[in-house]
Amino acid sequence: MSEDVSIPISQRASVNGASFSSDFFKGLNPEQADAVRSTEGPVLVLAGAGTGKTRVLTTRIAHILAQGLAKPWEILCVTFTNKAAREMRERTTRLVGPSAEGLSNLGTFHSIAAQMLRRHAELVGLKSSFNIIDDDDQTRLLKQIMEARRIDTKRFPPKLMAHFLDQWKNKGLTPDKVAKMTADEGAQFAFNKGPELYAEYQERLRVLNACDFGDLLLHTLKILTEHPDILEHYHRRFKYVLVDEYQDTNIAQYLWLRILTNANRNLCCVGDDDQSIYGWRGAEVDNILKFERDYPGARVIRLERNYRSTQHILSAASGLIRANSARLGKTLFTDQEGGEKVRVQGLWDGAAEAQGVAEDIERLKKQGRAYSDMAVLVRASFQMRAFEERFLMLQIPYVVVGGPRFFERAEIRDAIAYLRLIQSEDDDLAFERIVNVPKRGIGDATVQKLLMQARLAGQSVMAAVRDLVQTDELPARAKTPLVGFLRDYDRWVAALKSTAHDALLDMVLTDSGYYDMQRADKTSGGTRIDNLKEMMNAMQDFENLEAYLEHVSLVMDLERDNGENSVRISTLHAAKGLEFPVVFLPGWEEGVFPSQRSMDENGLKGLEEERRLAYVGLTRAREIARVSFVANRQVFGRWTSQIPSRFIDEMPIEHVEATSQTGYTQAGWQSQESRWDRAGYQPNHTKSETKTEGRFSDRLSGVDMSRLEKKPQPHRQPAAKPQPSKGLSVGTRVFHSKFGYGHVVETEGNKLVVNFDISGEKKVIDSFVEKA
DNA sequence: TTAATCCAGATTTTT
DNA sequence: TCTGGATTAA
Repeated sequence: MSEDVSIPISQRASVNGASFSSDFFKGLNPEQADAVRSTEGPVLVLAGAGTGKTRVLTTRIAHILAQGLAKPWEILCVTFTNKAAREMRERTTRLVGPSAEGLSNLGTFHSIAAQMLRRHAELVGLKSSFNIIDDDDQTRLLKQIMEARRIDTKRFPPKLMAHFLDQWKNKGLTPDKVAKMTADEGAQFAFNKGPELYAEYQERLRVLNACDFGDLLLHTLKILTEHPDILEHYHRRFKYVLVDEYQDTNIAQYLWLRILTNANRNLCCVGDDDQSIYGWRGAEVDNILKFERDYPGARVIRLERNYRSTQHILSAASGLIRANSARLGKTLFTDQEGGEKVRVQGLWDGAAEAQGVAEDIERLKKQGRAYSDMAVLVRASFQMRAFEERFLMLQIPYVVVGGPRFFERAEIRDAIAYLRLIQSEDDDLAFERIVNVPKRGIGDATVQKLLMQARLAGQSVMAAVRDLVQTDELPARAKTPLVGFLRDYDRWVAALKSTAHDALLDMVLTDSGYYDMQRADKTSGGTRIDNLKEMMNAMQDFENLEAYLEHVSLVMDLERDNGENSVRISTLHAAKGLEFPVVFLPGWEEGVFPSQRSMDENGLKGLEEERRLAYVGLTRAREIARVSFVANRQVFGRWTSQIPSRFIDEMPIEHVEATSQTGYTQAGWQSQESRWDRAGYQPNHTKSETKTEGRFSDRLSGVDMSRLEKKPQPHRQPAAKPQPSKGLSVGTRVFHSKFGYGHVVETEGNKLVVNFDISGEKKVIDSFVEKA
């Protein structure tokens, strides 16, 4: 989110000097200053890409503090990600010094809601020690509920139900409200059992003393609605409310903000409708579009001066986004004249594309650019593979953003489940995860019996186990290991008081035989144990177990790979808020980007969101943006003909420089037309339109489409020119990727076998072998 | 309880 | 084409 120019030293010097507040305004343009200064009443700041959004927010906080308008804890400032929150805190600290530490209400929607909910948990039937479950637990819980009701989980996948559940929660709908929506697709789930399942799910969560992410908001919303005294308290407390990335709020978040800002309307929302790319996750662009209606008398301030990109890049992006209908409209401008035009290149296939990008990278590197100045941004993660392989071959260091995350690793989740169970005995989901990990001879059948018993008795599974062990209802084969498990468990709980929590985990893992199990497993190569050690290290930073668990459930972003000097390969979504001098945007083909599925499922709305994604991609670039597409692409192992994305045509030609090595085939064109037909869309350019003056597609390959022969061409790349893999001999260490460090174990012609130390995975790379 | 086999599904992802 | 989840057999 380093969206703007760094703060001049003169301002940093003005730390904690309330009387120097005017210094904050130095270097701000008039609109930015206006946005900072308008502290009375509701304000919407429409901040285009690269216009200094974060700077406005942080300066605004600094200004409020410096003017003595509020104490640090009287400012509510919400973001979406922990990263954004962290950055906001850091940058505010730079402006106002240590007093920024007191900003206790600066955080993500979820962390702030969790804070509030812990304080009033009993009002919604929870204990304040409640656990926060993730979507894996959510799905498993749903599955249990459905199986207990004898719903065919094959016909009605719990995953799908979980999806509906999320959608309802995003919209702030409670089970009773859903029950009335008979037309709703989710409500009709499994023969209209949607609402029932929802209700039972909520009830089960209450019994488990747990809640999911959506509940954090919904429960607080409920408390605020039903308890005017509490609401009153927060109204008095939050004198100023600031919201980052307002275009990404969903309805629940909207309602939550609404109620919190009702009486006190010093609300400042910052966002950009053109960068709303999370619609599929419940974000409502409408929230930002109707802000003025929601808050009558609101001021709308547009930030249109872009400090990031050159003229050509900005104009290409603006031209593109102009094709969208649902937008408030902004015209970005910059002082940075000229620069390189956006280059669009057509290539034969994915391998050629990766090769082209890699060559460009090496060329730019020779011209003195750092690898970390460059990024490859793709639509979907499967597109990353080709680049990884190529980069590996040429020894270009790279980092993949969004690989398997630390907390999603099985061993970490197991350890957390143990801790959760120790923290709260009611946590059946944690119990289920670890009763038989490592294997204790407690099989599925036994677990099912326990769950059933617990449900019948209306108690938690641990309680049920305690009871059952006293009786003779269980066969000795199941009973003995359970008794052993209980004994261990009780010892751990007792140890919780006397032992540091990281040492406790070590004890748990030793006693339970988890370490032994991992050591016995040769495939992991000891890295799992390293991960666990790493986790214990991290635990030391927390007061107690409870604090740590809160952290992991909400702040799952430990251990980010920080590729110091590496090219970044990332999805477009994950690149939001970042910027790079050089950006490569491969895979701009109809059906890939814009994604066919997105258009099929959401029609025009989906297409417009894809277009915003393209806009986000282009505007990440400071100096160089290079778009590419291919004529042939392998999708799910099948070769398909592609045609360039309509987005390519939508960039104004005068800001684009087109080159093509191969052009594209008539076959591709045709197959795309029929694809459009089937989906009921009108392509932006039809055959007759191809002749339109200045259209990119004309210049592209210099081929008259109508004269190309009809029969499909074989999708073979003319001649693969083998390149020697430079200096990659057996034993060479290859840098970090999402697979971790690795060593070359075998080279043979074009084939390269790499053994990755961290995952234990062996990967064969043969990017030069021709694919028929 | 574990290993072998079959089969649908295969964007984006934070909390 | 590849993969993980579920079913089936041993």
